[in-house]
Amino acid sequence: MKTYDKVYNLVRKIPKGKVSTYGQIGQMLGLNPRVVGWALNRLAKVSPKRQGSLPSETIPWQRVINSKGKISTNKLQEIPLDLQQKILEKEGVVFNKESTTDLKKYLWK
DNA sequence: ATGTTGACGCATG
DNA sequence: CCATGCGCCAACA
Repeated sequence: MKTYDKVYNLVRKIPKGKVSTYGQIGQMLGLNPRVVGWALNRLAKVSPKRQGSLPSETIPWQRVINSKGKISTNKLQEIPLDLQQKILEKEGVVFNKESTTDLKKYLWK
């Protein structure tokens, strides 16, 4: 069981309409937040590159955001700009003008 | 074994 | 609020 498998298994448990953070996932698994980011980043490379369609069906990678409630994939070229936010909004997560969401309200506990 | 690479986070100025 | 700095560590070459 690789470390990234643990990350994926836990991410799979985040319910639709809720979000988690790299720090939270890391804390639950006893891992550094960076490792969590590394594991999810790996998905973008391993999965088929058809129009930015990562395995969001099987692994809801989009539900993991940073501790400030903002999207962290916008600096990656593998993922289209604002794709993550759009998927989350479709799931019911609301973002404000500054592309920030209220963790108090949507953070998975 | 060794060096590099990050979807991070927190402290500090 | 913005900018650095640094600890952190799995995976990979």
